Amino acid sequence: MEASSGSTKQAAAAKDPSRRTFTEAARRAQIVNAAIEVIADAGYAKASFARIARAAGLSSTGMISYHFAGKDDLMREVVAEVSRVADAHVRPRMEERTGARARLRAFIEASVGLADAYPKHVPAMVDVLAHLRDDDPSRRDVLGTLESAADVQVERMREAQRSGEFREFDPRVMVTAIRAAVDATVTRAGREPDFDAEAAGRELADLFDHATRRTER
Amino acid sequence: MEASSGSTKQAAAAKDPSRRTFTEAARRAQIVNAAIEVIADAGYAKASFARIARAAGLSSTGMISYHFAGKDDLMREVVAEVSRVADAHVRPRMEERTGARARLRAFIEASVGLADAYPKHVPAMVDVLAHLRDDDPSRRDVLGTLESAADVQVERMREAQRSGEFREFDPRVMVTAIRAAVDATVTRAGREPDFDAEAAGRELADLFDHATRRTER
Amino acid sequence: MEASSGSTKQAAAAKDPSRRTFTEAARRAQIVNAAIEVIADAGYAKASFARIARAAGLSSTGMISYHFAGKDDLMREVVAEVSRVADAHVRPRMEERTGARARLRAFIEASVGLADAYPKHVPAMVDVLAHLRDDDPSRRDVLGTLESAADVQVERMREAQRSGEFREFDPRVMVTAIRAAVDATVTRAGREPDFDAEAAGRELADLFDHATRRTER
Amino acid sequence: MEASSGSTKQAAAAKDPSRRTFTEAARRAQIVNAAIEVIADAGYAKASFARIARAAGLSSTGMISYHFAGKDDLMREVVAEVSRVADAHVRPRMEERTGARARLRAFIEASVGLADAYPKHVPAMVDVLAHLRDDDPSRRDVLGTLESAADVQVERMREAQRSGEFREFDPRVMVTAIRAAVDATVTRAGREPDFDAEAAGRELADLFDHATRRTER
DNA sequence: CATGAATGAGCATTCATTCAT
DNA sequence: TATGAATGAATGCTCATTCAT
Repeated sequence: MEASSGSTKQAAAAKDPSRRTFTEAARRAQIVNAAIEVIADAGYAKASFARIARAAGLSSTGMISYHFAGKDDLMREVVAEVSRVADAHVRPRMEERTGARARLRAFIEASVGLADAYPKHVPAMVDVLAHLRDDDPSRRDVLGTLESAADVQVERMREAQRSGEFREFDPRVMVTAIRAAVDATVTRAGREPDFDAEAAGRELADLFDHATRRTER
Repeated sequence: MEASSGSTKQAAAAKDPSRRTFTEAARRAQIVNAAIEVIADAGYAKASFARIARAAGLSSTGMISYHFAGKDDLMREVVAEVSRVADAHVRPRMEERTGARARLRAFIEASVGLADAYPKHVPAMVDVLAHLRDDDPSRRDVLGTLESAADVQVERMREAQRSGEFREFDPRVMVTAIRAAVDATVTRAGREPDFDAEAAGRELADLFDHATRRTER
Repeated sequence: MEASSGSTKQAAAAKDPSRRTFTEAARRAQIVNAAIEVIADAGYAKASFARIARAAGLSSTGMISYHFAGKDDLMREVVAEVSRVADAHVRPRMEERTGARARLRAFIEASVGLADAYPKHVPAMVDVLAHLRDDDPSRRDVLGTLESAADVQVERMREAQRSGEFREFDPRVMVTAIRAAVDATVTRAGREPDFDAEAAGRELADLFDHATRRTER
Repeated sequence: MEASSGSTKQAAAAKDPSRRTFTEAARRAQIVNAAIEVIADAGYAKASFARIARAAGLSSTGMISYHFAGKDDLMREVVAEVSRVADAHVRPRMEERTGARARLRAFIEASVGLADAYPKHVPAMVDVLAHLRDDDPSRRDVLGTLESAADVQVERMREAQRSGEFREFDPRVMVTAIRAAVDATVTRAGREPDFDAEAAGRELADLFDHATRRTER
C-alpha cells in the first residue's frame, strides 16, 4: 500500500516538478531568490533556513522545509536558477557572433557582465559550489549541468584548434582558468563598489584572446 | 593597544606573540596543521573545533580555545601559515630566474607545484578566504598580507610593461586572473587523483605568457 | 453533551457518527486501515499523519485532520477497528465449543490465529495501547471496550472455578497473563518470518490449559 | 592524522567506557535515571531530551548530547541499567533455591517483585524495547544481552525437561509467555495504586508452575 | 598548562493542526 | 468534501566558548 516510502522527506515537495501549483512555484522562486541574496551577502555558512526565511519575509523555517525536500534541494535549485539566468544572459550574446575568437570574447564579456545585471547570482553560486565536497551525495545532481556545460566549452575549443583559429593548448586547463578568472572577477565586482565590471570584462576578454589565438610568428 | 581587536575575547594567551613559550608555539603549530588538514579534507563548514581537536589528537576543544582567541584567530593563523609555506616554496624558484617573463613562468609553475608539495595547504586557504565576508571584523587582518603581496605583483607587472617586456593591460585584472586560475588548478589537483599538476603548471604558465607578452606583429 | 471531550477541537465531522455519509465512512475506513499498516510496519512513533496519508494514497494530511478530530480520534478508531475484527474472528470459534476448557483453548488459538489472518492488526493495536498514558484524556474512551471485554473473561473464569472446571486462582492475574502472552506471540509472529503461529497457538493453549485446569491429584 | 573520524558524533562520549571520569559517570547515571523516570511516567514517545534534562535538573539538552553519543546511546544505557538492576535483584533470589520448579517460582516472584523495589524500571525498559523496530540499526546492540538471557532460560528449561522435572512443551513459547506475563503484571502494578504485586507474583508463579510441571496423571 | 564539564544559541527538520479556497 | 498552503512549536543534535580545577 505504501506508495513511495523509504525517504523521510516530505512527499509533496520534491516529487513531481510538473505537478506544481502556481502558488507553489511562486513561493519556491521567492525562497530561491532570498537564498541567493543571503548567500551572496552573508556567505553559504551563515545561510541558515532562519536567515533565508527572514529575508524572504516568511514567518517560519518550516515553510522552507515544506516547499523543499531539504537544504540540498534548495541549494540545487539555487545553482539551477543561477545557471538558467546566466545562460539566458550569455548565450544570445555569444550566438550573435561568429568565429571562435569573437564568441570567446562574447562569452567572457557577457559572463563578467552578469556582475552588473545580477550582482548576487554568481557569487552565490560560487559559494554553494565551493561547499560541495566529494563525498556529498548530492554532488552529482548539482554538478551535472555545469560539468556538461564545461565539456561543451572544451569541445568547442578543440574544434577551434583543429580549424587553426586557436593555438595548441590543453583545453581543459584553459576552460578551468577562464571559469576561475571570470568568477573571481565577478565576485570582486560584487565586493568593490566602484569596480568597473565592463572594463574588466574587456580586459579579461583581451587576456584570453591573447592566450588562445594562433600566433603567426 | 590591543593588537587584534574586533573580538570581545580577552584570551591572555594569544595577545603577545613574543611572549610565547616553546610548548605553546608547538601546540599552536600542531593545531594549525590539523586545521589545514581538516579544512582541506572536509571543508571549512565542517571544520569544527571538535573535528580539529580530534585530528590533532587532543582530548578536548577547550585546548584550542585556550591557545587561540577564537575561531577567527585560528583561521588567521591558518592563512598566515599557508602564506609562509607558499612563499618559502615560490620565492626562491622565482629569484633564480631573470626577466619578467621567466619570473612569471616560475611563479605560476611553482605555485601550481604546491599541489604536489603541500596538497592540502592551498585548498584549505582558499576555503578559509572564501568564508571571509565584508562585515567580518577580522577580514582586514587576514587579507593584509595577501593584498600587499598582490600589490607587489601588480607593481612588478607595471614595471615589465614600462620596460616593454609585457604588453599593455590592466595589471590588477591580470593578477586576479592568475591568482584565481592557479588556485582553481591546485584545488582540482587535490580533488582529481591522477591530475598531472606539473603539466598543468606548464600549461598555465604558457597561457599567461601568451596573455602578457608583447606581441611583435 | 459532547461525546468525547478532553480535546479542544471542534471538528464538526467526527461528532455524530450516525450522521455520516457513505463517502465519509469509506474515507475513514481507508485512513484507519492505512494507519494500521503504518503502525505495524514503522511503529507508533513514526506513524505521523504524513506517513499515513501517503500510505492511504492521500495527497495531504489535511484530509486526515478533516475526517478525524485529531490524532487521538484516529487512534481510538484504530483500536476500535482491531477490536471489531478480532472479535469477529475469535467469537464464532469460541461459540462452537462447549465447556470452559475447550472455549479457553479456542479463544487462545483463535487469538493467536489472528497473526495469520490479520498480521498487522494486533501489533498495531498493541503499539497504540502501549502509548496511552494515565494522564491521557482519551484513555478512558479507548480502554472502555477492552476492559469490559476483560471483565467478561474474568467473570467466565470465576464461573468455571465455581463449577469446578478450573482450579482456584486469581482470574484477573490469569486474564492479564493470557492477554500478554497472546499479544507477545502474535507480535513475534509478525516479526519472525518463519514463525509457526498455529503451532505456537496450540502450545499456548496447552500452557494455559495446564495453568487453569483442576488438577486431580 | 584523523584519529577516528567517520562518525559525526562526539568523540568524548561513547568512546572508551573504561576511561570515564568519576564526574562523568555520575552525570551519566543521573541522566539515565531521569530518563527512566520520564519514560515510565510520560512514555517513550514523550521522553524528549528536553523533558529528561528538566527531570534531571539540567539547564540544557546540550548536556545530554555531551554525555551520550545520541538518543540511541542513552536508550541503550537505560536498557542496560534496568537489566543490571533486575539481574541484581533476581539472580540471588534464584540462586538460593534448588530445583527447576523452585527456581522458576523464585524467578517469577522476584521479577514481579521489581514492581515494588523499582516501580519505574521495568515499565521504562518495556517501553524502550517496544520502540525498537527491526530496521533500527541499534537494535542488535540493545537486544544483545536480553536475547542471550532468554536463550539461557530456554536452555535451563530444556534441561529440566530432560531431567523429567518439567513436562514437554516448546520452551521458547513458554519463555515468551513468562516474560510477557511478568512485564504486563509489573506494568499494571505501576499503574494501579493498590495493586498487590507480591500476591500477583505468587499467583503468576503458581500459574507457570502448573503450566510447566510434569503432571503425574 | 591542560582538562573535561558545562552552557545556551543555533541548526535543519518533522509534526499536528488550521484555514481559505 | 477536498485540497494544498501555512503555522509555529518541538525534535535531536552540533557548535564555539567559558571556567573551575
